[in-house]
Amino acid sequence: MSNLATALDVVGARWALLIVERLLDGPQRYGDLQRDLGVPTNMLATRLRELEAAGVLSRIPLHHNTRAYVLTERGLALRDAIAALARWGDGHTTG
Amino acid sequence: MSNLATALDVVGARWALLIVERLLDGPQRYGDLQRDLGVPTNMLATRLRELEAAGVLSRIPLHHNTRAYVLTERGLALRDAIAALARWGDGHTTG
DNA sequence: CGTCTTACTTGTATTTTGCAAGTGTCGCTT
DNA sequence: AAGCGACACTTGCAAAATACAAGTAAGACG
Repeated sequence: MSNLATALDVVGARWALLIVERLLDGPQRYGDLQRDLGVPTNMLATRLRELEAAGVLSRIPLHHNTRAYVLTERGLALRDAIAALARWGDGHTTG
Repeated sequence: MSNLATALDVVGARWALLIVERLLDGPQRYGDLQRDLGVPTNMLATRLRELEAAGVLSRIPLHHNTRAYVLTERGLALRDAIAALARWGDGHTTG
């Protein structure tokens, strides 16, 4: 299995990279992600669980029933890949 | 829609980036991609059609019923993004 | 003509995703 | 203490994407 395939196994699922991109701006709560991305709530819950299990992000309790999602070091390491993809997407629409 | 979302609209589907990665090594025929990637044949046909429509690759006739798939300039521009993702996948190595 | 290779298509089962509604917990108000 | 609203999910079901298996078309070769 190639390194690319390994990466896609973790962040290749739908919404995964978009969630990570959003978290690059700092910790976000569940409702924030939901509103900003327009992702279905069950998909968001599933992805957050998977990404946490993969060590990409972690939960941080805030108050009683609120918590924040924050990228781990491994999650932050996706910054370059996300930036490269976004650059490509930009050039794509412009050209 | 963010640039990342735009990019994922084109190359976010399953197998898409793996196909492009394979083509970075040079033109490949249908059977080559199928064997190397282990992708279902109907998915491969669908992806190749989509990627061609998106201007990522193009078909080049070889003989009677054989042709090669080759990346366009736009497809080649994915090299950085793919390399970044592969690097991340490598550093990940199970967690 | 029949056979082989290559590049697909078609049919159907399975998995993933999307939409709508419901659940549980806690703080706040009354 | 009872009711209400906000938040973070879960659950049920429909739609879409994907996987698996088999079939089709077209040309070279004998």
